[in-house]
Amino acid sequence: MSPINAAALASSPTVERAYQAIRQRILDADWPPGHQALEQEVALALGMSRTPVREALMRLQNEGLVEVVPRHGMRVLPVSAADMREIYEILTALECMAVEILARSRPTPLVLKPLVDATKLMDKALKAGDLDAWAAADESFHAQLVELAGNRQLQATVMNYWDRAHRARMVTLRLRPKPLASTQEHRALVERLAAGDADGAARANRAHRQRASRELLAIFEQYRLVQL
Amino acid sequence: MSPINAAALASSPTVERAYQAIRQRILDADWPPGHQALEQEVALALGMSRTPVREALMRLQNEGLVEVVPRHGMRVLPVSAADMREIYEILTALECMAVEILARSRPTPLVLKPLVDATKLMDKALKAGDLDAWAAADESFHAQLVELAGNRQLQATVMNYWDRAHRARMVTLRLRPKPLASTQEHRALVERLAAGDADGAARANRAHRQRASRELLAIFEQYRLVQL
DNA sequence: ACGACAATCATTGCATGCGTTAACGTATGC
DNA sequence: GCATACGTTAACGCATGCAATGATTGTCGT
Repeated sequence: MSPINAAALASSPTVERAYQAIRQRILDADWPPGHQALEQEVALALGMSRTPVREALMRLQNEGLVEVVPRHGMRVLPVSAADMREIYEILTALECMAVEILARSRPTPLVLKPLVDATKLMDKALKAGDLDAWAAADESFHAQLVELAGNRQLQATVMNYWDRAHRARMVTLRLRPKPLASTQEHRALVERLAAGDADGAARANRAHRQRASRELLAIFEQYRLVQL
Repeated sequence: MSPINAAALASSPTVERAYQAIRQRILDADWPPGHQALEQEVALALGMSRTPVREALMRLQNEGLVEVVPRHGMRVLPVSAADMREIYEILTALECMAVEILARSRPTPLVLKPLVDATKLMDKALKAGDLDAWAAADESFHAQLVELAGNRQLQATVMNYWDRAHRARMVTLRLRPKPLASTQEHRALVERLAAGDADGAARANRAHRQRASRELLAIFEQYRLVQL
């Protein structure tokens, strides 16, 4: 994180700091699934009172990252294979819709450039064997995709579910064969988008998502990754 | 509301009472779009302190019903034509996915019975000229649909967006021609579901949603329903 | 020895308190 | 007469306080 952001974060409202701090710990698996902590403990750890912690936890509960059980504080929610299936179904549906909308808007190459760039980055990361960079570029590609569709609420919802899946993706990242197909599939998708072919683009994305989903769920079951 | 529920509500946690009370006022347009109230005023009106009101407002803000502006309290969000377009795009995508999942599960007639019943109710309400009953039956149909798909998270998200669209639907209910097509379209959808025809069912639902969406947006523009 | 019951104590839900700060009104200068 | 600057006010963000409640542990009875 850049110093500017760090400074901005330090001076932002306490609730925001609480939210970001807890979220970060969860996404980085610093607090692994199943981790429990009382409101008071969290407040102490973050150097603030219980009030902003409570508000942040409510938000995180809404977003599906934690569960708040009355006398046992917060508990970081595990992501089960069943959850992942549900999440991927939702992401497939929403992303395909985004792709269709984008294709119908007849995007110029300039508009699609971020997608092309992200794909190139994925390629480069893969060749360098940097899986983290690959994952980041992949996330960037999909984030750009939903942003370009122009539906803010759809974007927000996709981001939310993407967050929920993040940890599971990170776990499986090194357990699966190199994601060679993804880059090619992204290219095919961008090509359909450039052609303004809404149906073709939606099909391409759906195929991409379904393959990724199948692979991930297979790994989950193979490794018995029933997270807690 | 039944006396039992009313009693249960009265004794439920204060935050829950706040949430339900405010939400109800908004959905019933008791507090119309644009309505503003300070935290203190709301707390006074509901006979509680600011704390639970704040928590309820946070939740309602997440759900897209209100906006909380620091020195101006809460403000009931208007639903613009643009918002409705976004919401309907999301609902179309998610419901089509639900329909596909349901169709692929090869549902028995018994499983589909709630859908058939809801359709019959719509028919009856329409013949009786009871538009409110028709709307309720329609909502029930779509609620059953996503529930039967078995994806809880998808269900929750759909419900949330359905809530956001509720007020707009109620406004347009009496401004539009009688919703004759809907019942027939529902029947066609159920028929495809019973046949286990995932593609056909998805197409049927997509057509249904797109027609409904077009009609509603047309009315919005015709009556210049730029809500506040 | 095991189960039920009671007492204790920690945790939470909500109320209240307080300092900060943004909005509004007024006054002054141009 | 208008704009700008300053003072006043009150709403909010967060901290703290307090009573209710349920989990836990220990004891007693069987």
